Amino acid sequence: MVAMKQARHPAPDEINLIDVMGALNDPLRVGLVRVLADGREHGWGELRAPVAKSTLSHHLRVLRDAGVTRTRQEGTRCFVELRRGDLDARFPGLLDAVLGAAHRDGLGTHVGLADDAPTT
Amino acid sequence: MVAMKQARHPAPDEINLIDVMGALNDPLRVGLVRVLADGREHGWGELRAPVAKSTLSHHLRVLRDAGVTRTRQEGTRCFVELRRGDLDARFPGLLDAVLGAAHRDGLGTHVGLADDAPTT
DNA sequence: CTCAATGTTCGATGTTCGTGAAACATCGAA
DNA sequence: TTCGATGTTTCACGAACATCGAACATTGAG
Repeated sequence: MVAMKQARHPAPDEINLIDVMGALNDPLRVGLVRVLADGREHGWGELRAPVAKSTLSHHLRVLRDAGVTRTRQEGTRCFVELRRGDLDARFPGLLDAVLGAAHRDGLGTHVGLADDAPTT
Repeated sequence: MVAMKQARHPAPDEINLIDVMGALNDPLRVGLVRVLADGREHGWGELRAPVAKSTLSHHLRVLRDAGVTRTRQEGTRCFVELRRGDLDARFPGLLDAVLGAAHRDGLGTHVGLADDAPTT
């Protein structure tokens, strides 16, 4: 389905540290965050990761539930984006620290976008 | 024992993000980090947490293995301190973000120091 | 040497997590 | 309505984790 039973997005002030740490405690999810770090919204189907789609769905849900990402549903497909504003407001510097470290360590490089991803 | 079989402290450049995120993905460990955030060295026995000592030992090991803390052994007792410098060097802003968020959310408040902790 | 103190390690137990296959639900098109 | 596309949920499983009590190892004191 594209409709989720309980696609809860925590309110900005409901985002808690432990959940975020838990969400980022996985190379694949850090990779997803890196991909989304361009600030743009990306189609679910554009995301490329070496796991089954059910697993990808699971990871995206963890990120969503933790308040790291926001998922919007449009018709039969979904678009994901990083909640950078909310995260920066609640944990100033955290996201930058994570992205910086991930970049320097080449963490989550196995996650990417489809070739036909909107580059513009 | 007070002597550990393999008390490995990762070198500054061996500290990796996932391990640190994993180490901080637990209220009790965040609490320990908060207590150690004063920059001073604290005696193992001064640490107060609502868990069995074997559990506390386990958590301190996770923090140590991740490179978050450093444990020094002196005679029959141990002293723990936060590796703030190494962490700040490797993940600028991360520790501050975590400490700030933990403080604002009252996270890890069930961890503390003994009453006779060296306040000076 | 013998003891007490101090942490660590070792099972054991129950929980959470990452994973994939398969079934399912929803939407848009034919 | 019937189909195909798109994600989600369920189920099952092994691995990792948090927790505790008990046994253990090391050190310093008597």
